[in-house]
Amino acid sequence: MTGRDASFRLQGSECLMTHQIAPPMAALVRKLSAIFTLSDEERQMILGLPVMLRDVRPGHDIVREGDRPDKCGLVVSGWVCRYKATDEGRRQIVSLHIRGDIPDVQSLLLTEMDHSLGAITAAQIAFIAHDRLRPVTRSHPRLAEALWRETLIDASTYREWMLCLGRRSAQQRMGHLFCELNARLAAVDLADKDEYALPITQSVLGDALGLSMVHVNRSLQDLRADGLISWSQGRLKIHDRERLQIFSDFNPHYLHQLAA
Amino acid sequence: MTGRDASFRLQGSECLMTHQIAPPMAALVRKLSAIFTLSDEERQMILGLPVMLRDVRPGHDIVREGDRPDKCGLVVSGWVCRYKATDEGRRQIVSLHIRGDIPDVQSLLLTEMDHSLGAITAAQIAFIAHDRLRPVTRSHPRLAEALWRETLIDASTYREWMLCLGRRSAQQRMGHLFCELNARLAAVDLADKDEYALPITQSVLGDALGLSMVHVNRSLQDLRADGLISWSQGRLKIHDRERLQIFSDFNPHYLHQLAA
DNA sequence: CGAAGGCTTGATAGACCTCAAACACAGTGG
DNA sequence: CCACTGTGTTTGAGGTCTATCAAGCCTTCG
Repeated sequence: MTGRDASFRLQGSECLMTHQIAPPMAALVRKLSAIFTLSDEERQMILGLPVMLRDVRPGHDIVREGDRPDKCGLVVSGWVCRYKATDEGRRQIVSLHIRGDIPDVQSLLLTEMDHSLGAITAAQIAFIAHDRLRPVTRSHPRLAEALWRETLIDASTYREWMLCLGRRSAQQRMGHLFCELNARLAAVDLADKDEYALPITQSVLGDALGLSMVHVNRSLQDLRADGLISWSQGRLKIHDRERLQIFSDFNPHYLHQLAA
Repeated sequence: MTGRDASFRLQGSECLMTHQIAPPMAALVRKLSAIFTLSDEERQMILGLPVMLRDVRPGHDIVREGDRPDKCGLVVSGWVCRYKATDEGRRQIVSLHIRGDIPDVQSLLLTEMDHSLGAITAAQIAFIAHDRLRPVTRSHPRLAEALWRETLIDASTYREWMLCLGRRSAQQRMGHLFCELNARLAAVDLADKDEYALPITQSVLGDALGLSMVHVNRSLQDLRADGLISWSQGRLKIHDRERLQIFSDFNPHYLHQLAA
């Protein structure tokens, strides 16, 4: 799927529904704890929220621009992306989401979606009704703050991506993204040293980096030829993290993670 | 100043300090009211916050990447920008701020700045100490929500800019920004029909659009030649808003403004 | 075995950048 | 009053990066 290809619009959001009082919220607790100290009561408050689990098929949308959701989705497994498209059908992925992310808390405060949310791989999403979540944030300001903080970190990540899109070369953008994913996946134990599963196509990567698929392929070859990375069978390996970080001008500070 | 020029780093943040119990907060009240219904008590709460007014000279920084501010700044007058730079000194402006904006509420929740805040023109900033603001957001969840909402709208704007940077042509990006500024300035009565003061240089515009100064100049000529805009003596006129919006693929929805 | 999706390569075009110089204008000091 | 300076805008020429178009290849899967 190239930037110009509008085929991604055509797919519906078929999904399998299941109801469950689930441990998926543990991922959220874990994530929030990583940046914020939660009390036991607050922890229980979150774990007690009723959720609805849904499986979304790869390539299908979870929410679409213009929708007015009445629930927030938490990524339990799989890869999810936020994206927008121009009227000519050129797509830009603005963020990638993995286990523990709540890519649309914003729907709690902004009624209408200004972007879409799609599953890149098969994904499992835990939905929490706004009606359940809002009372919690109102009565527990610190929990609201924790979520607010999450959205601020998202915004910080946007800023860094903007710097990449506006001022860095194709190779640097790519290396930068690989570094970012490494850091974020490591934070939820999805990276093994400097190696992780990256189950996306080069075309999707192009949509995230603002590049054509062909150019992604060639830039990738540059990085491989420089011995910085390898990527095959859906696994990405960073051979020399130090060097890749310097080359890509990557500084993890914008992720606002606590020291690991 | 081109994207590659690092001279902007060299300027300190000299400023003139004045203390005042001020009406500048009225700008904030007005802004929050535009997207959120405030009760009288909440309104008073905001107006009662002690602020410190500061004049910042054009080109000087208000806060810098790495700083750990203990206060938030509200723009009272002038033009302010958020920016980041690569290690090669290429600068990317990630947002522009005008009267009523609080570009760094985030410092309330994220201790260290991941970007800098600079004055483009002479600007007046009203600072509110975190120690004063935090108790208010903790005791008045709806006020916290109003501010949270502001930050979410910022994030939405980032997403749209990312779409511009990644997938739109230089001319479209430029037209898009002119449309956005028109809408935002109009919301605070700083635009007269489709005309407004735009006191920035082409170089700054390039830093915002991810373009070189030379290319900004040429793209500008294209827009002028097409009869879409004119820009002289610091005033920008949109001659045919409808056509400019279509050309630039501008849809004000991402600004989440209430219907005017 | 054929079809489909993803990856790779080649050739060509165009968008945008860099370097360099000229121009316009306001402010300054002699 | 006029040269002079500084800042911002404009123009030209040439080069690089990235896109587009088109085709071939490889793997998976029915």
